[in-house]
Amino acid sequence: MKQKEIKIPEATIKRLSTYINCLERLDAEGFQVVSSELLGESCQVSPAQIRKDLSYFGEFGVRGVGYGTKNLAEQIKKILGLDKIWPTVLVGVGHLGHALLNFTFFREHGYRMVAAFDNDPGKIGREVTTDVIIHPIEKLVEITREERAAIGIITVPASSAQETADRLVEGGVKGILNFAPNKVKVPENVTIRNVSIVSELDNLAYLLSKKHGRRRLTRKKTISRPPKL
Amino acid sequence: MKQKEIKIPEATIKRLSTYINCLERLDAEGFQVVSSELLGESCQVSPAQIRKDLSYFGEFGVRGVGYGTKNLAEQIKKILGLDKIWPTVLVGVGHLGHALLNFTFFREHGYRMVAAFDNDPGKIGREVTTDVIIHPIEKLVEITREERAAIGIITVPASSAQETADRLVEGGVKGILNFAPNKVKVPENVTIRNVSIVSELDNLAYLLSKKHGRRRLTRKKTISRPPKL
DNA sequence: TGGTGTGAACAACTTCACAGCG
DNA sequence: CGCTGTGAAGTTGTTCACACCA
Repeated sequence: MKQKEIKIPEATIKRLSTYINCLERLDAEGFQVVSSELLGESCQVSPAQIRKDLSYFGEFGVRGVGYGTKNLAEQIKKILGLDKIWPTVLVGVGHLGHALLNFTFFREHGYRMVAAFDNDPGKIGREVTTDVIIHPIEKLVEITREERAAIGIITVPASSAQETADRLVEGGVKGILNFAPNKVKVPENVTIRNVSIVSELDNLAYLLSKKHGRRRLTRKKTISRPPKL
Repeated sequence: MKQKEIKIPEATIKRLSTYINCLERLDAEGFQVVSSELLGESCQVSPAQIRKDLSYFGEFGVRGVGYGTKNLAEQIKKILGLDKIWPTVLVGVGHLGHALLNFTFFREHGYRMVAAFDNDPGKIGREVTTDVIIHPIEKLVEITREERAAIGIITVPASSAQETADRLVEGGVKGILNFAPNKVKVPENVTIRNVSIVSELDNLAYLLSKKHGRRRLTRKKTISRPPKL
């Protein structure tokens, strides 16, 4: 095991989250013990990668045997901070916002939605789930602060994403998950993660157009003429 | 400019998509020409990174001047294959599915939703947008094939994600965007992209619990005891 | 002059291969 | 013996710094 402040690859953190998922499935299928090989098979990561990822945080397995399925899931949750509950608010109760509010996964995995906000008067006051009520946008800062929300989720249209982020920061959140397609800026001490659905699709489009060979984009010598401005 | 089959970083492709976005915003703000510096500022990528990314595909700028805003956006779209229209189907019209179907961005960016599917009889036949009608799941393979859909979007619950993927493949799609939290397996010739919303949140949780220093996970010497199995 | 395009240095991440241990 | 844990090697991606050219 390493101690010290070794930098942990961002990619490792991303994978840890998927390991939890796979471990829970394997556990449900009756595996009390899993090898890095089996786990790797199940979540499409190489066994070596899994062992390396885990090694950043400690020794969780037994040599010659494998990992205790339940135990490993538990340990990873601890690593990610999912043993604590993260009070979370959501801004913008359109379809996407609604989808996220109803997402039971959150509740099971350490996040508690404590409030939702929207600027449509028709939605205000409605109860989305037992403990989430839609408040007017004007109360965002106040309620976010009151509830000590640590995380804010932005599901508003692109045009108001930045303003929403500013208010969330004012309300004291420490992290923001932004689903609006344009990136927003936040102060140093706030962590932001942008989820760009369009980017993912564009990625697919690129891979497809490359594979199913439409024209070759990089032709031999013809330099794509620099534009006359 | 490089020709040849040089491997292009996956990360580059991800960024290209965001460049389009920023270019469109800058264009709307009146910049007819942008430097890599300005564009980088706008989408939070280093200027060098932008130039390198573009250099994989050709020469799009004018030295001493910059890039033509509109032209560059156009060129990148071509690179990503967004100059073609991608017929797309969506399976699972819950809140998330609904959100995606209404997402006007798609239409503007090269994707055409040609059909949606759900297994809830109450939803069948409803018209979501002008050209999307909800069909029963049983018709998935048939309609997907008829419409020659190239892309399938999975927004069903985790439990039926794999089955849905199988049918999409049977229907002939070449790429799948999966929003279910568990990864699905597809044949070699089909491209899959998993969007894990929970992973993104977990990422935030990790960064927050590290920064706002709850207990240090990697203590000095104490080895986290390997589990007795 | 000023900003692009790019090889070369650097940094991050992954894979390999094997030592170590139950 | 088998599977973990891990340095070291290899690969992939990013930054630097400067030649080049409108």
